[in-house]
Amino acid sequence: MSDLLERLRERGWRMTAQRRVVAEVLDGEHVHLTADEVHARAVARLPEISRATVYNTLGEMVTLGEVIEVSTDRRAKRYDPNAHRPHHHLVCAQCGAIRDVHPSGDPLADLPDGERFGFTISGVEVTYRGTCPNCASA
Amino acid sequence: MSDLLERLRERGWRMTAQRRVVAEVLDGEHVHLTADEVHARAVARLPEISRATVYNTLGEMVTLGEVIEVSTDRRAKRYDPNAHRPHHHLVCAQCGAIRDVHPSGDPLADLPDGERFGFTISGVEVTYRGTCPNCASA
DNA sequence: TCCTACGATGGACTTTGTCTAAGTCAAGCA
DNA sequence: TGCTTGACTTAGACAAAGTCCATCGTAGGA
Repeated sequence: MSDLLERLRERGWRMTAQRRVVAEVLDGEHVHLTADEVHARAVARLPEISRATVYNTLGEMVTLGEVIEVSTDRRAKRYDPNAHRPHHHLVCAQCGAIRDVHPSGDPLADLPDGERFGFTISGVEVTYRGTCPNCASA
Repeated sequence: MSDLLERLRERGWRMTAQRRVVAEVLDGEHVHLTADEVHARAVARLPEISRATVYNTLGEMVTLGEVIEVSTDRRAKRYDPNAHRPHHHLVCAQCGAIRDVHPSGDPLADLPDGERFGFTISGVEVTYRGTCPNCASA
């Protein structure tokens, strides 16, 4: 069930209870949790896990490319375990809900050379903003 | 010279020395300053201006749509006085430099209805990431 | 000129994240 | 199975960015 754990183990990660719990939390719910939310859920399973460990572990998973960091608002970063299919995000301006979306088209191709200012471009993020059905009806 | 000040006055803004200074700082340099950088430059002209006032004033200008808030990284928000021509941003992953860019194509049109999840979409931000010529040669 | 409501102040507070020194433990090895 | 070792974890201090609030000051109308 836990593909994430499998992949991490294959990369020679030292497996500890803390890391297992963090990976399971992320893998279990396919929503975009903040570091604090991950910590809260991890504490429920392993009460003595510390905030620093959650931050460290999330950071390592991001470095390994297994998890994507998303900062859609000015608040906390969110962590997206869906690092395998490229996608962008749709954010509700009211409640902050995030959905993964897969637009057609390639934004990279839309940036003419004359607008690149000599940069070597390595990636692009697209964030759609709007109001979700829940907030719209409220 | 200060279009920004003009527009704010027309909207019935009560004009104070502090607000004038903040508007002038933003209007004067067409770069993307952080709130702290705005504060530092404002202090140079009006030594007793407080951080809270700078935050308040920037927030009001954002609300009025005269200035755009940009959070390209996990650090401080940046303020972009170029709110009149729609544009996106190109960010250097090393030094954090930001350039305004104008891609062709319309990302909104690239999001099929089936990927909108009932959201009412109000806008889209595109952030290109890469390495600027300076950092590449270093 | 005087009044008054709107704006400014500064300092405490909150949130999010990082760092560090000391303790703990997973995993290889005998 | 029992050492050893260095990677991992911990708690708490610290830092950066931003918000809040009670109080004071002042822009602009009467």
